[in-house]
Amino acid sequence: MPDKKIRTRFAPSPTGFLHIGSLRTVLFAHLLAKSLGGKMILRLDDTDQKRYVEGSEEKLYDILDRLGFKFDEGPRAKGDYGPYIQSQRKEIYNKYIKKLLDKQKVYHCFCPPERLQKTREDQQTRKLPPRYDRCCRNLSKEEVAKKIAAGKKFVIRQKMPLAGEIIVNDGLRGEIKFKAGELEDHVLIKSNGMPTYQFAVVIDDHLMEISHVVRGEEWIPSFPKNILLYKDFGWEPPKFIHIPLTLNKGGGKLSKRQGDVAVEDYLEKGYLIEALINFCVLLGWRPEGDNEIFNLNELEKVFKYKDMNISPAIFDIEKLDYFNGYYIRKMDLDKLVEIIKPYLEDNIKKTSSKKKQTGEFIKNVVSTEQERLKKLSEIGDLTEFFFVDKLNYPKDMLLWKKQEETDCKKNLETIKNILKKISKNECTEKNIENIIIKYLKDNDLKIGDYLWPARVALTGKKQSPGPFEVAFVLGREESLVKIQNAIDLI
RNA sequence: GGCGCCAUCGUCUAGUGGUUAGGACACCAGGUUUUCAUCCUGGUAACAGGGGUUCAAUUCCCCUUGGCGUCACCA
Repeated sequence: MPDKKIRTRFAPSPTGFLHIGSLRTVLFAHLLAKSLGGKMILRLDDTDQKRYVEGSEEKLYDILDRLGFKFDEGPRAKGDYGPYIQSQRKEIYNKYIKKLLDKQKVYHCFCPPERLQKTREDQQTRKLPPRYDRCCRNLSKEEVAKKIAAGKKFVIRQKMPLAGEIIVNDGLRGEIKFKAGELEDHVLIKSNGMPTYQFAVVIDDHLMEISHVVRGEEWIPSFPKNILLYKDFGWEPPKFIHIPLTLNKGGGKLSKRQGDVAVEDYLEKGYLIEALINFCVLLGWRPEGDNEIFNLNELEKVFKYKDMNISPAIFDIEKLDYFNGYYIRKMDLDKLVEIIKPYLEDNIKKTSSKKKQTGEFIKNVVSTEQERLKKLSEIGDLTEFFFVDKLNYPKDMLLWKKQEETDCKKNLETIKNILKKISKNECTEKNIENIIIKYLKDNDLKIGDYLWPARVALTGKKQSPGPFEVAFVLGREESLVKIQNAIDLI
């Protein structure tokens, strides 16, 4: 049994969507907690009101829920460590900043933004690292009181050690060293009284008894500041695990411009949650055996965070497509029909046939493409031919290899006549296949000479499901019409 | 620019002080009694460079190079 309670958290900002990189962060935080028998906490980091997007919290909770992440505590799940929304914890932060004020670990800074901006620019032109010049660090108590009384705006900054080395410990990378003198006296409380992320995160993680912080690698530069805060309070910091970045194909940052970064977008395109999760977990983690197929449940059992990798990973959509196709193929047909229905709406609108609007027909249609699908959204184009009365294709497409038109026409007639003789009750896919194949074999005829034209006549496409299944789904009558259309075309 | 992180096939990665450097995706070829897809079989393809340490380095150390991150009263 673990001697300490395992608690991890996921602390997103309400930006209106879930970034694909964040998906990886929740995933690993979740797996870490579950694999160690711990709890997973959701906390909303909304200290920046400028960034607030209307209704985004609910959207965020919904998508996390849909993805299968059940939080033990959080804004919805509640818990004993609430509130779980930072903007509702202002008094808590105030209480703790007072402690630091008393300990003289922090100080009031009255420098106006314009001055900061200017010194930063100066430093940059002189090729110095842009950093606050600690102008207000040594203000006397009296001066501070006077300025506050005069109604001057201020922020509260943390006093960084002027010299020495800060050694922090990452769960994957080990020790990372920073020179204390290079750290900035960063802002803890903004002039509007709200805490900065850097302050709130430390207070909350401590108060919520987080044992493992799983976050992106982009936080490493502020890691020593966090640790210093824990020190100032005299608190034991949690274990930090910085997960590597997810890069785009060119090796750059995954951004909106390069395509989809929102998990919602992938879902909308018809990527399955199982595929997304399976793909993401392999970006930075390896199972022990050769098997790469895992669902969330299985992952919770086999995941070990020490098996995680520390080098950045490129988001390779081709492999995601592979997983997606794999999961679509494995999916129960009824379930697939249910989730793919929205993508079929446009096709259904194209037909006036009552039969083609039935669940049974739709199911048969989906069945013909299940093994070909990489994304749910492809179903529309792939199956349009099932829904239109008149197919549109060039005459030459009917010709198999170097087939003569007259032969093609003759062969289509043959297929038509065979199909005509099959009674309505016997018109199953297997029967159609057996009867036609038997005829061709008995008469020593080449399969391609007959099946290719028949298939094109039924689908109007170079690539499609086979003629037997299409004929079956379409039904005898419509199939005969379409073959006749092809004959007339030649 | 300062600081920091990272470095095995195109991509995700396994791996060890001595290996035919393994797997998956992608790609190519062949097969699975019509196309595509599926499925099966096979194939091409990698230890960034330079110094050490060592009998021996892809593996350990250092440097270089490259990639990325970060330098806000944003998270």
